[in-house]
Amino acid sequence: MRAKELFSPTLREVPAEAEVVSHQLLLRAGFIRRTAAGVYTYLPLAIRVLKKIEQIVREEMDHQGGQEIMMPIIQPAELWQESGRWDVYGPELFRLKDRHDRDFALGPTHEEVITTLVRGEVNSYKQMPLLLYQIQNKYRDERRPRFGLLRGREFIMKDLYSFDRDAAGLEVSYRKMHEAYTSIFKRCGLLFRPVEADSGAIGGSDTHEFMVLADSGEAIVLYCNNQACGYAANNEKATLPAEENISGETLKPLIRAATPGCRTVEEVAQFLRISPQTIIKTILYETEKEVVAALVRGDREINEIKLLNTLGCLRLELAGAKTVQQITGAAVGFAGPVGLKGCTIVADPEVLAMVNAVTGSNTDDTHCLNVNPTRDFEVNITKDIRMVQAGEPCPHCGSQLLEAKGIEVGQIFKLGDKYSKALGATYLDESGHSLPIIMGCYGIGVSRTMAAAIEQNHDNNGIIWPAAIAPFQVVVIPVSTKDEKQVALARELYQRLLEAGIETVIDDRPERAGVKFKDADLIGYPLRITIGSKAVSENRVELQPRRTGEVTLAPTQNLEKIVLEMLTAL
RNA sequence: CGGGGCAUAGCUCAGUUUGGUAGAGCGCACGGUUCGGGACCGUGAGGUCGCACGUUCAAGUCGUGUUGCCCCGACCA
Repeated sequence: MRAKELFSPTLREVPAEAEVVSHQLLLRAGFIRRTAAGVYTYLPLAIRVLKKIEQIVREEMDHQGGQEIMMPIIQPAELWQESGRWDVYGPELFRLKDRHDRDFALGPTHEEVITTLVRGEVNSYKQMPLLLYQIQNKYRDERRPRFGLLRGREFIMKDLYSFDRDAAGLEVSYRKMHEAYTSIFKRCGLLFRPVEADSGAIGGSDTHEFMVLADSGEAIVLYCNNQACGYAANNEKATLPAEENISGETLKPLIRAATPGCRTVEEVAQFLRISPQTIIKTILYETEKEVVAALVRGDREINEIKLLNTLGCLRLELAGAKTVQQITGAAVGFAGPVGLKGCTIVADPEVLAMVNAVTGSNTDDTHCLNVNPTRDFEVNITKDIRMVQAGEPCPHCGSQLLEAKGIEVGQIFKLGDKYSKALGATYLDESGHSLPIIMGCYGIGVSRTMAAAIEQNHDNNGIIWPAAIAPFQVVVIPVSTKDEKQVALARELYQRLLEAGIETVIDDRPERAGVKFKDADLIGYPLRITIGSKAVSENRVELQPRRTGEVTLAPTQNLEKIVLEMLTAL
């Protein structure tokens, strides 16, 4: 490709709309342009990267027995009504009407369509396992699209659905996908980690997320320090070993103490000169059916996902000041479990092990001292409801947990019979019994993977593409386009590299060298070949990998071979 | 959906406080000098100041409304 003809408008300045580095660099390097909030046009360089990623995905899906199909983006409302998700999915579902006033949705995911397809075509255990996938645009009217391609309203996703006769079959399919995903992200040159996760609204039992590790990631991953153990989980999901240490302290009688104006754990701890660890934090929540008081140790954070799962409710919000006043009889900041009525009390197991603790007293400006669970208050539910923090013990082996930030680029779910039951997808087994098909679903955010790769691979000058997904492998830069010898040599080498099957750009623009170098760094070609005057006289060119920036000189004979070797090493 | 901010040339922004005939840098076009890390000089093109209504002799500037975009929180590939 000649840079002169390549449509990749680069920007010198950072566009005001971009906050995160992948968004900034995709705009600056001429990969994307915004069309609407969370909706982007992919320019030629982006398309090349996306196709590379898609190709890797296809190969790994096919390798595991997946078969590619293409389902419609436009889906009739009846399917969603049948599964019950037309009402449940909420405003995130893009809805539209046709000219006959019939309801449709733009597909945010395809369980409905594929399950309907399969229920009509798969009737026997002999037709399974079946793995079907597609790569196409998905539509989700996000509450807040942001971070460029990391969270768009239109994005490219690979979604595969597995159909098996039983849980054992699903287990096999699930493991295949786990393996495929591992290969995919490895081949893309990304540093990633599969972690245990919460299944959220999609439902199902087991689920893993694949996290690309990057400081800008929104998700927090906890992983075991002990490599042999290998435990890793999203912090929403991470669990703890059962609490065992009960303090030998003797129980003291409960008393009340004035704590004027101390609403937060920090304020109370400071005022009473105690450690936050001796305080029981009481937070009130409202669900669609009840008010809940959640108790955790003062230095802990409540994990609202765990709490939501524990309660089995659909909606969970912090209680408003009014509700708090009504339930506790005190202002926000003085709630405590002692004598608390009119709400369900959920406690983290750690709380039950506390002795002579401090809590709010449900009276303004007063706290209770020497509170002891069981003796002073009853708990309705005891369940792990707190965030696990780095430094705490691994639930599997007890070693220390470490923390990293990650971008979720893929997730695999065991769906079980949730959709096959709702949509009536059954098969007959050997004995003629009708059973629901057991399903799994497996997604990869392709466009997000591209952005995540940049989040993980960039420097102050621009993108550093892993060679496997780079839009081009090599850029050939004649330093001066006025020097005909340089240009001639550059063209010759460019041709030879093309013939060797290496994706190469020749920067033949009549620009100064500095401009070309800056653009080469910005776009992130893995390897740069610079052809200056010395190259012409000595027949040696400069090779400079983008990542290291180390310049090596190479003779022009056999350049293809040297380049190929360097690229494999990248 | 709640909270905050922004909207002026292709891009980044000034001008709004105190209403008075539209600005800079970059980019673009042309000419010249340059030429190994975003050169310099000159000339030029380019804007119904997001949109609507209002106040006023006069609105980019003040008021009301509206739309779009961005950021922070609860959801997701």
